[in-house]
Amino acid sequence: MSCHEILREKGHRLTPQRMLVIEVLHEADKHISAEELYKQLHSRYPYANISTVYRTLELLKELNLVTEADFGEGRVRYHVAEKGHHHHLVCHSCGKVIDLDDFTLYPLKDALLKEYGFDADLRHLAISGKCSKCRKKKRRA
Amino acid sequence: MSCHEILREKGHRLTPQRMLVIEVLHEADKHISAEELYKQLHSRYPYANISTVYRTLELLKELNLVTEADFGEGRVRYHVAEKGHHHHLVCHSCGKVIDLDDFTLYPLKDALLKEYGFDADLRHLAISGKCSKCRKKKRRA
DNA sequence: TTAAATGCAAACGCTTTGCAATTGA
DNA sequence: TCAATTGCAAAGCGTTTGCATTTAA
Repeated sequence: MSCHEILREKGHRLTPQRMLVIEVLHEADKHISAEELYKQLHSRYPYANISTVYRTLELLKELNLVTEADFGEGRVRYHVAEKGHHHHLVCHSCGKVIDLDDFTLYPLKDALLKEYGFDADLRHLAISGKCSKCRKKKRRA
Repeated sequence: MSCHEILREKGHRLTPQRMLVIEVLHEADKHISAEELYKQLHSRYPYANISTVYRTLELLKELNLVTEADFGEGRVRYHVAEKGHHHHLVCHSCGKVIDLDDFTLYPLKDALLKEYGFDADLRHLAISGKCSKCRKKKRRA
C-alpha cells in the first residue's frame, strides 16, 4: 500500500503539500533533515511552508511511514520507512556515513536481550567513530 | 591527577566558576545536562552564568575531563570522564537508563573493525529500546 | 601587569505554536 | 458544508557570540 493510500485510509487528507513532502522523501537518496526537505520543496513549490513540513513529518512518523535517525548533529534526519538502511557508522573526522547491515548487529541484539532483558530498537542506531580512510590519515600524520 | 591540576598544567586559569562546575559534575550521580548543571550552580552561587557553564564544559571536553552522551533528548548530557559508565540502554517507554558494561560491546567493536575498517567510538553509545519491565507491561496489555 | 576569563545581552538554529484563512472530502 | 489543514508570525528551546569588564597568575 502506498503512502497516499495509508494516509487516506487513516482518515487524513491528501493535500498537495503532503504529496510533495512524500515525493521529496522518496527521491532523497540519503537521510534528509526537515530543513533540507523544506528547501527542496520550496524550489518546486515556492509557497511551501516549514511548519507544514514539520507537521507532515510528524504525521508520517506516527503512521510509521518515515523513521528518524539521529547522527548527533543536533537535528534529526528522516527517511521513508520501507527503504531500510537503518544502521549507520558516522565518521567524526570526515562526516562520512556508512550503511551498516543488520547482520553485524544480530549478536548484540541477542546479547542485550539475554543479559539485560532489553529489547533494543536498533532501527535508528548511529555509531560514531573513525572510518578507515581517516584512520590511515591519522597514522600517517 | 585532579581536574584542577590538569587545568593548570595546560595553562588554564582555575577560576571559582570552573571549580564549581567541576564540583557539580563530580557530585552528579547521573549524566547531567548543561542547564541542570547551571541550575545547581545558580543555587549555591547566584551570579552563575549559563555562558560560562557552556564554555567550561567545552573546555573540559577538550581536555578529555568530561564526556558527552546523547540520549536522543535533543540536548547533550555530561559526566566526568574518569567515572566510566559510558554505555547506556535507554527505555523509550519509561525513560529508564541502564548502564551497560564494555564487555557486551566487545564483539561488535571487533566486527566493525574487521568488516568495515571502522574504529567505533563506543564511549558515548546510547541504545534505545524497551526495558524488561515495559516489555512485560505491554505483553499484559 | 595583562592575557585569559567572565557576565551580560543579543543572536543563533531548529522546532513548535496560536490563530485566522483556506480547502479536501 | 465544515472539520482538517495550511500559512504566517511569533515564541519556544538549548546554545553560541561579541564585547566591555573583571581577575588569576
